[in-house]
Amino acid sequence: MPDLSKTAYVILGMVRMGRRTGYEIKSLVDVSTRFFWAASYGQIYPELKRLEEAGLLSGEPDPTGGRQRRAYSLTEEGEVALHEWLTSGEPIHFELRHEGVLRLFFSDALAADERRELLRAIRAGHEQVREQLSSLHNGGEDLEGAPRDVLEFGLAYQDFITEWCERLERGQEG
Amino acid sequence: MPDLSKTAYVILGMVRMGRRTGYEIKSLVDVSTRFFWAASYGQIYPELKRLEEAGLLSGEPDPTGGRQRRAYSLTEEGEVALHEWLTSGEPIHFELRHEGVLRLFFSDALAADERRELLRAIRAGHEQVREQLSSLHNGGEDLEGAPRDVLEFGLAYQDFITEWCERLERGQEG
DNA sequence: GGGCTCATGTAAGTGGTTACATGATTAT
DNA sequence: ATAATCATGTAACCACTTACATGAGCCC
Repeated sequence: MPDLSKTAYVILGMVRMGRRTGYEIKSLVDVSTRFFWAASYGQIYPELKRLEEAGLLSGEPDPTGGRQRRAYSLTEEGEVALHEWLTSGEPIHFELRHEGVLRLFFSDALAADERRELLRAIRAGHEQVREQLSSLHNGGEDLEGAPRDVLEFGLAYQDFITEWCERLERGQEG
Repeated sequence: MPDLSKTAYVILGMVRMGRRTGYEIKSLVDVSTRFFWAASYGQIYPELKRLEEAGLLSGEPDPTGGRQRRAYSLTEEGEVALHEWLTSGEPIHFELRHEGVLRLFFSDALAADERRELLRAIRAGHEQVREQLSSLHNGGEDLEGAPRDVLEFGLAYQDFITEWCERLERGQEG
């Protein structure tokens, strides 16, 4: 069981929920994990190949009409690898990369109105993401279990930063 | 004014606060912006060279005894470039990469006790970062202005996630 | 016919980390 | 003396994005 990239686990996790093509995985990622773990075709397709070679996925041709397509399902070993990762005691990696907070850190170089405008722009960014998440929430009435919890975390997270911006904006008034 | 990397702006911002060597910049980053924008020597030294060539920084030899050292200060153009970035209307990039939330997203594959343990592990990670930030807060009594605001955001941020974990842990009891 | 979506893939480039190499200075 | 810190740098590698290439099927 060699170390897999986190993106490999995203794929295993998505395939576990049902037989999937690379295209489907990408579409799913884009409306779910994207907000805390993104993936592009450039990662997904090569990774699917590697995971099949490693025996964690089994792929079969699954054409629709004359259109080529390959669908993958989890093997027993894939299931085990996913479960091991989910329960692994390894340090859990998390990072925030936030250009807005970075700008703010250096914002003593700004005039008061410029700084307020910066805060407003940061807030606007998070409000926009909030809207995107919110539309997923309404679109998927059937959403249940962990994915629902995580989506709700996403909403609360955007709100937290939004409110923090508002508080600082208020503190700058006058 | 060609597009600079965000890390270039970190450097400009750090140099703006006073003449700096690459080593000092790295040390400063490690106790301040690291939590929302990190930088390694492998980025800093080459970037310092490029910024000097581009005329945004001016570097001068500044040996301590027989030990070579090069100190940089902001040029007028550097000041302008930094200010332009701070006030730029360009979309502000922010991303969260969180393996814990990712695991949680797939945690319907886990037993209840495994899921609780996962939440505990995520929480522990954020509590640890909170401690690190907190020690910076106490160490730097003189901390003022934007850097203080940002540090306090960092603390509140860790607390927010910690509390969210606690809430989910409670929701899983019994 | 034209444009959208489904579908798979690759090449080039970006941005970043890690590990290493080197050596002077300072503190114990 | 020796360990830690100050100080600069590079090479190899890694993860990931972007842009491109290709083509089928579906809807108007």
